[in-house]
Amino acid sequence: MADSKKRSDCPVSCSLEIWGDKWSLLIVRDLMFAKQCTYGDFLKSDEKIATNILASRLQTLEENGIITKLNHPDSKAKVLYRLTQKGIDLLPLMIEINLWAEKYYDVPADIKATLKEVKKDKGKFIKTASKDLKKQ
Amino acid sequence: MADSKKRSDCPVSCSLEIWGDKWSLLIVRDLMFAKQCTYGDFLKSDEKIATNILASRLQTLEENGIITKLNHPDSKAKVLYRLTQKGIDLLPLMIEINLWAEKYYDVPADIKATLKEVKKDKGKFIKTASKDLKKQ
DNA sequence: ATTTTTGCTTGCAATTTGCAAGTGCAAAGA
DNA sequence: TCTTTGCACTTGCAAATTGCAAGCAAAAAT
Repeated sequence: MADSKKRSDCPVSCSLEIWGDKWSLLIVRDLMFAKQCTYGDFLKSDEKIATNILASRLQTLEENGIITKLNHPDSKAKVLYRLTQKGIDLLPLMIEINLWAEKYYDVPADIKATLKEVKKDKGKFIKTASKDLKKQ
Repeated sequence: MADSKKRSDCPVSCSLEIWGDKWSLLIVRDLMFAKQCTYGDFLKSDEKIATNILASRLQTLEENGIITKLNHPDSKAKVLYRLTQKGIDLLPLMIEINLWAEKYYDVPADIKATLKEVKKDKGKFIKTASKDLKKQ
């Protein structure tokens, strides 16, 4: 089910072939906020992704090395998803999305507060947040 | 044909509703490289977008204030597309996409050279490139 | 032992995509 | 002037993808 052939060598095009849709980056977002999520956690997000779409996106993201599955410590029935380093490296991109949207749309107060921190020292924020996502 | 209701207040979700697909950001990319493009220019890009998809994406991007049409100085038959300020403000995002892709995939030498410049002083690069896109 | 939870899969209608061909207007050529 | 070409789309239609609802097997809880 993976992409058979790429459209071009353009890095933007290659990136979009992986996560260029309305859902994939929301999964990444959830994992950046929560660090690890179950399948059910993703379903609970505000945007209400359909379960078959979620399954398909999780598979694509895993195939492309952006997320990994791991065993839940408490239960065999649960699966935990986490970002890989490649996924964590999407943090700068995620931040720029937020900053762009903040400039042109209304964003929730809590996010606005976080973005205020980001703007104080973007590099530091990314470093700290990355380290945190890497832990454990 | 515009989005009737948004999925959530999340800035990532709102952004993806506008340009979250496999094509929209390629149009933005072309305009960042070329500053202004005709309909035919977009069709000529390596990724070979279908003409009906192109028309629909141009409309959505225009409706959302990311690009504008303007008259071609030489001919009434031609239409020029350009980025608005809102579109130019996608530059940091576009750069991060490129940097992420460069880390994990092979990118063409000329783009690699540009990214080397970017990494020397990201802020300066954005400032210069933005100013240039704004001109005229 | 039975019910509930969890992580999916399946079926199907509706929407979107992708390809090819067509259209209308402007401009260039004969 | 008449015809042909170029340009910016639009249209038709098959194929793929999406979105919704229901189903399912294994594990956990009761």
